[in-house]
Amino acid sequence: MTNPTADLDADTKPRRRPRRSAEQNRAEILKAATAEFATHGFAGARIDRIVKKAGSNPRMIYEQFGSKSALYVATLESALGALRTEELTLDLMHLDPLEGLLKLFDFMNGHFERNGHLVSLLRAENMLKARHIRKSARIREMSSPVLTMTKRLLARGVAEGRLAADIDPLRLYVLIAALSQFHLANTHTLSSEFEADLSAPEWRAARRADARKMLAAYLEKT
Amino acid sequence: MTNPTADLDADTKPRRRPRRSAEQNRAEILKAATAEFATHGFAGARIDRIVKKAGSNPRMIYEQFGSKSALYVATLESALGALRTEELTLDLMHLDPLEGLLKLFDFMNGHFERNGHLVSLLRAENMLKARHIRKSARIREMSSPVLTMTKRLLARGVAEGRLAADIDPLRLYVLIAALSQFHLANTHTLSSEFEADLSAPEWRAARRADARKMLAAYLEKT
Amino acid sequence: MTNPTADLDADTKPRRRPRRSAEQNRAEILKAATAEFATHGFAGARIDRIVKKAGSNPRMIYEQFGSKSALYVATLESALGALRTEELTLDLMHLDPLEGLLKLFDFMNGHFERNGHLVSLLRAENMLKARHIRKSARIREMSSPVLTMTKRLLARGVAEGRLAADIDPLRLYVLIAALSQFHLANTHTLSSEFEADLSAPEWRAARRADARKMLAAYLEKT
Amino acid sequence: MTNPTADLDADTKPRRRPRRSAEQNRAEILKAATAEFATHGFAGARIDRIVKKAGSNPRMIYEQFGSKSALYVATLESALGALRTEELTLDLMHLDPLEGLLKLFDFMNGHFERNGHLVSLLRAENMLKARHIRKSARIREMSSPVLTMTKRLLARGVAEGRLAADIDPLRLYVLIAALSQFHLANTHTLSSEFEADLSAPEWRAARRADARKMLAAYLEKT
DNA sequence: AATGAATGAGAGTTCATTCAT
DNA sequence: CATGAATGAACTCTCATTCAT
Repeated sequence: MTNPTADLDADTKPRRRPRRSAEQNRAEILKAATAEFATHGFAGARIDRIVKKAGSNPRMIYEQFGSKSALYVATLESALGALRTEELTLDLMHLDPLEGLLKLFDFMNGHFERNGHLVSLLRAENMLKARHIRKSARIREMSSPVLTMTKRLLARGVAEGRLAADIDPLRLYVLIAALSQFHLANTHTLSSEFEADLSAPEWRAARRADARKMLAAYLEKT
Repeated sequence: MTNPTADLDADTKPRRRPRRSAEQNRAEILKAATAEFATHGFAGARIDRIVKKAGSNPRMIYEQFGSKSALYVATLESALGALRTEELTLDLMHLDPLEGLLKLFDFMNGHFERNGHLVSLLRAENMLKARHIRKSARIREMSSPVLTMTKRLLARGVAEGRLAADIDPLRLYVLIAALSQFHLANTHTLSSEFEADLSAPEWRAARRADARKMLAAYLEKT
Repeated sequence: MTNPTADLDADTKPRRRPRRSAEQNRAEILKAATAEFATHGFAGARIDRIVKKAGSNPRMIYEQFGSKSALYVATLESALGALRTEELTLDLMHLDPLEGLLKLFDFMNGHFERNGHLVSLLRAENMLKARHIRKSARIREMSSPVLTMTKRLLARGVAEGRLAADIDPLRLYVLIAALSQFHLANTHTLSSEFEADLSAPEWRAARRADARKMLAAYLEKT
Repeated sequence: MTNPTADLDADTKPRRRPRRSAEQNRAEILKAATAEFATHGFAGARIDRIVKKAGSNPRMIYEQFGSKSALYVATLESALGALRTEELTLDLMHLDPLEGLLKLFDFMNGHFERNGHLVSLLRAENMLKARHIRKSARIREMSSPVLTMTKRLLARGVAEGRLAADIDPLRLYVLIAALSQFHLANTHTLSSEFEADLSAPEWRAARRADARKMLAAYLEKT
């Protein structure tokens, strides 16, 4: 007998499930949907699987979000919102410019490694030509503070004569993003091609160190 | 016989298109499928659209390829095969090691910029956890010669005392790939986020020059 | 005073609407449901819309009526009940037979023109093969007094030699009903077909006069 | 040879169903849909039932018609088209005006009695406020020739001094339609209310005779 | 007494795939 | 060899109804 107190327990009646608040339900659905869209993309995602994973039912999704598309946008908003929130806690401006930019890389690399679903959602969104990101007012409002940080650190570094001049902030940002994300977005094909496990922590750590060196070598005035 | 002149007048029935060879049909379907899978991913791709674009009919696809999955694999094989074929024409070994590695970057960057559908197919395949690449014998056989090239150039450069030691060839390859592909795979989200057109030729040229500098700075012994 | 504390703490909990009696609630729901069933029929009617229109909530409907079907039957009972009630106030027996039958037509025509939802509910009920009317004890009990009135007026008119003999009361009743209702039940298709507005008061008045003439011509002994 | 009896009994293999032409299929679907929409109205009609009745499958409906709405419109177009086609074969103009108008009534009464589904479709369409009839170009183009016939017969009858003057053709048409259709559209509620079978052929014949008399009495100059 | 979130069966519609011609 | 009509399972979304508060 696995649970001898079952008889005493008030839950002998088969209740469908304990009632949760609308908020809780919304959160559960969003979580399940994030995993589903990250794993299968928009077209491959299945409402039924989300429902099951969230312990909810199809009607609730449509009550709370309105449509599969809207739910997908909500996962994007949520994942990008979390990134923006963390970005705002970065305190790089008091640092040495080179150190600041390397910390920025560390942050981005770390955030994406910790949040694989964000990488996957961005992949899915690029497959859809960023259609939804472009339409979401909430996402457009949450513009990243990182480009500005990059700009300021670069300017200070150049002014202090310690960083190479003529580096465009946006292009630098894209290079940093490339060094932070590419290996994550392409883990599977690369691991397969080279018969190595690129998701292993050691591999990632070594690669991060290399990328950091590459970035430093580029930035430092020579 | 209802129509005794049928033999004399073969075209009374309106045929929509001139009869093509099986080879031609296969090629048309593959081309249409490549575009479709690149644009919509595996789950989002529609057999009907491929049929229409190829001017063919559903039965032909199943005759020639067997299933949607098999057709998808064929597009991957075809696009990766073209890459491998071009790679084999690379003649880097007679070059100076640094120059050779930079040429390798130029090649990769160029190939991916010219073959956007390959970038998209790799994105789709990563979404599917490289399931098909791993299963395709043909793809596993076509292993890239590039890692070996990288290894040799690196070794020679180190031996000649001109390149930094302690650089792992595979990790270097992944860094080069990152600098070659990331901006292409993420054009849409980046363009949207920064309200810039990252697909513009000028933007791409400037970014490539930056990436090249970054790579050179990293490789050169300091 | 029903609630001595009402003055002290009437509104701590934010109630959206003043509390209504069960009776009031029932009446509001019935009104909203009548409109909904008349507009959309049984299958097309939506509980949610009724709830919203009535300013109530779904549970109340099931508390008060039991089911969508039962609510639908209640609207039928209510609308037919109103008709029967008005019929009982008709005082035709002291009139000249022809005049009495014309007054009966006037009444029916008027009642249906004033109560469009009754016409619509009868349409909906015929679509359902009168399934509910047949099952409702209340409706079967409220048998119309009109057929009896028709019978008596006809009999007197024939006896007095002023109305045509051999007119069957039920068939006469159906003819009168046709002249009273058809143009209302078919306003939309007829208006569309003939590009005229058959719901305009003038059109209705002219048609009523014609129908009255037709009825009189038929009834009068020739 | 795997099956030596194949030649003798071609149907031993469980074939899903003999292949029909697209035309035939379309016709089967339309027939089944007409019955379904007539019986249940638009909202109450079920695609699955139509599919089953037509021995077809859901995809075919959407291939051939596009949507439930479009299929519904097609049934309306078909049923009204049949009416218009029969109307065009009416040859009333050589008749005596009164006789012509009575023949017109006979035709309408007969057509509706023979085509109960048309009555039901018109009922369904009025429930939807003639939304679809108004939008269908095909239906608007098939305007009825009957109003013109009515107009001409009336005019001739008045000119010859044999029919009552001051009768509006459109209103006359609506009265004739009422006498032709009302008892059919309301058979169920009337039968239930009066505990009589208004669908019995004898009842219908008697009623038709009455309606004819009523019409004649109205038209004849007195 | 009153609420509205939650339910899951079932709606219309689309899909990859196959069959008869 | 080539066609495209036919298939039915599975998809997204909606509904009348009930439960926990």
